[in-house]
Amino acid sequence: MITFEEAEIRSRIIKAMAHPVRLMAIDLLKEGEKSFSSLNDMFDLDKSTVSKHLLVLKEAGILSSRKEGADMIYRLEVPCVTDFFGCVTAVIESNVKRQQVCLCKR
Amino acid sequence: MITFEEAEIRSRIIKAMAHPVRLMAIDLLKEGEKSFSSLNDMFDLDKSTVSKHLLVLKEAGILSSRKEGADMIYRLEVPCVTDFFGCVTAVIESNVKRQQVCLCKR
DNA sequence: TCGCTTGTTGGTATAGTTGCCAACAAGCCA
DNA sequence: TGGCTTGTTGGCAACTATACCAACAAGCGA
Repeated sequence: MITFEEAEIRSRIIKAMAHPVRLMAIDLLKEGEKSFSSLNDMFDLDKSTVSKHLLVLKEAGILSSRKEGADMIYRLEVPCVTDFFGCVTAVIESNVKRQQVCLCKR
Repeated sequence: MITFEEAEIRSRIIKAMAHPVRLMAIDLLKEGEKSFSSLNDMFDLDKSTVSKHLLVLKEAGILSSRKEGADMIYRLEVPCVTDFFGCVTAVIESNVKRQQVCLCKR
């Protein structure tokens, strides 16, 4: 059984992933490094918003970044986070099976 | 590459796990079913607060519950979510290795 | 049936998140 | 150096999440 302190640390890392834009950024970076501008182009959002999302992932230790000329290059530091998604898919499938598609509405 | 809609559905499930109390509840339930009151006893929180956290997990499809006499029994529906934690631990260890312990403060 | 136990729901105050705009900082190149 | 490109930071408004208390609903047993 885990302590509340451990649970708190874990929850911060999970929370960092708990946003569609950040999940997509992780998904895009799983193939390899990408520049900020190429990531930014994938979203119909202000660049400051994208920058802040990437910062959240960086502070969680999931991404790293480095300057290269005028560009900022982002990199997935812990690729196993994409294994997460297999299980999330299992949850979604389990929901569909039980007709409990509550997460699809809203 | 995943769509924004897919990322949104995934993020709702991940968000459901992104709270220390809910992580602890999942951890407690991975050994088997538990009653509401035994879960509630683990937290120094109002029972209504605990009830609402369990509801969040239920709505995500991660837990289920059933009435048994006067008790409410909670059950982990998708045990693979605990595999999540292995990767989260990997992120934490990677952070420590890189002295990037930013998540431990705050 | 009446009261007791058990858990959920409603209401509300506070705290945290998200997104935009504007302003700034750091490189690059003419 | 001056201007251009690129990304980050600060400030603000709208929205969401969390926790408490109070009230309610559903079973159980005397």
